[in-house]
Amino acid sequence: MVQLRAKSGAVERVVDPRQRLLVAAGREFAARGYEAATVREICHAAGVNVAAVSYYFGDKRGLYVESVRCAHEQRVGREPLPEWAPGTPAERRLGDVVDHLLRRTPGLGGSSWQARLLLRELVQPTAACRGVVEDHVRPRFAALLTILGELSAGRLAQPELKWLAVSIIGQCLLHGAAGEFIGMLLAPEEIDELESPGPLAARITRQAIAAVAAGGDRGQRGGHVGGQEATRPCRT
Amino acid sequence: MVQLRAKSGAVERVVDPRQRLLVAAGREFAARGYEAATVREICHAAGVNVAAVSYYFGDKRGLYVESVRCAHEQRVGREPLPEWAPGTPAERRLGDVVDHLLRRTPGLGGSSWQARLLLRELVQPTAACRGVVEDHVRPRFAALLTILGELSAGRLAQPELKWLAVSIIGQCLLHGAAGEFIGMLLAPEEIDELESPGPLAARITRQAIAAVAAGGDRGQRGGHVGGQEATRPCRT
DNA sequence: AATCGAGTCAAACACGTGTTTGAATCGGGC
DNA sequence: GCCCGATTCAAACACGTGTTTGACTCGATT
Repeated sequence: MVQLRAKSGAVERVVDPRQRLLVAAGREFAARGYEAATVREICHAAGVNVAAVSYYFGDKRGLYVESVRCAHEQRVGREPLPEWAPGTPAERRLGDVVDHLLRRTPGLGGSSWQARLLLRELVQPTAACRGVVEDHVRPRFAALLTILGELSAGRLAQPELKWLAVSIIGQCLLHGAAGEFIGMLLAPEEIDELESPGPLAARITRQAIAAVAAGGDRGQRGGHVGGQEATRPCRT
Repeated sequence: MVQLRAKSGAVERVVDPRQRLLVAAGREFAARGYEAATVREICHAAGVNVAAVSYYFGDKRGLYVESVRCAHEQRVGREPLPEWAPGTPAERRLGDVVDHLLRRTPGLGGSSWQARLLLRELVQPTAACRGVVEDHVRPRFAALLTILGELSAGRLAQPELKWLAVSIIGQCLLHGAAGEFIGMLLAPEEIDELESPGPLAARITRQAIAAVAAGGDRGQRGGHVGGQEATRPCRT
């Protein structure tokens, strides 16, 4: 936590070793995963001695935990949720939140190591990050829920709303996380068009709005879906 | 540990050591990831000697590759895509494909190690699995694309359709993969309701249909979304 | 100038890893 | 009955890992 100390107090050009370690560790952990990343490589990248990790963070896991926290704060914690003038339409606010999620949380476009790091935690949550996720994801979830509630104007029940919110967050995460995977399904020239943040946010928002709008009549067309459950039992 | 091996081809009831290794490896790799999983632990779980992995698969990576392929085939490859009588409505077929995807691909509900394993590959694709994904995911993607094309009846352009297909596949994967994560956002009693395959498939299908239905008028409400791009530049 | 203490460093430690080895085991074919 | 290839096994190997050690540097303090 004692950053920018620069023992002599005079130059402090590059940032202190602790910070460099944090960044290098984030990159390495994101790229290779916790187990595969080696303390030696991290320290080499950070330009510090291996003993520094023990000195500053106790051990490798401590470095990891701190680097995850750092990545998350750097990514989503810095900029708070957008605030709107009273009377801003819910559609607009929804679009803003999606855009916010898409740009901050998963780190689309640029190969953001912060995104990768958090994504790993998503697939296999660590006890350490759980609190971080709780602190930063849930507020977005709550905001989304409020907006969707307004948007639906009572047409959708609470479970439907929650599911929709999960779906939105999930899609934002997906495109940030599995971009490499999605890219395998698309032609190279399509990737740029479909995966850039702007259009992506627009599509996700549009889809959510459509879902809310069509939500009222689920009794009519919802029936036929999943009707095969009885005829084709799931074999494990 | 050596139970009912019957290597001579006479009985061979339990399955050969190769198969047991494959299963144990899948479980272990899924649970801990490639690097963290140890050959010793895998072999112990499979009830075989550590030398067996070298004997049957060459090395750890060979075992991994084969276990991924095995998991995928076991999960999605075994049962082909459903076939429909001519004239089956597109909505119905969409629902079937989603249901198929949801039940086979990610392994919802039961904690399926196959799902976990494939999910890891999704976040960080390995060269080895790329072919497997190509073999098994793309057909589903193509089927989805066809159905959505029919459903939209020309109202949606090809990129929109592809994006929608990606969105559907992504959501199926998400709920299988990040169930643990999603569970952190929901109350325990909500998880059962929102995450069981049947309702989930219904919701995803419904949402897709709504998106197709609302797809025509994107000129009207699509404009406002992402309009903030200029006012709030993305800071990396 | 002498002292102090935070920070750095190369070297070494203990340990767990993937992999190999060579002997032992087993059933079937001559 | 005896050998043969296929398979299994415990033991060991070589190596890379995270971590610790203890001497060393160097500005700040007195």
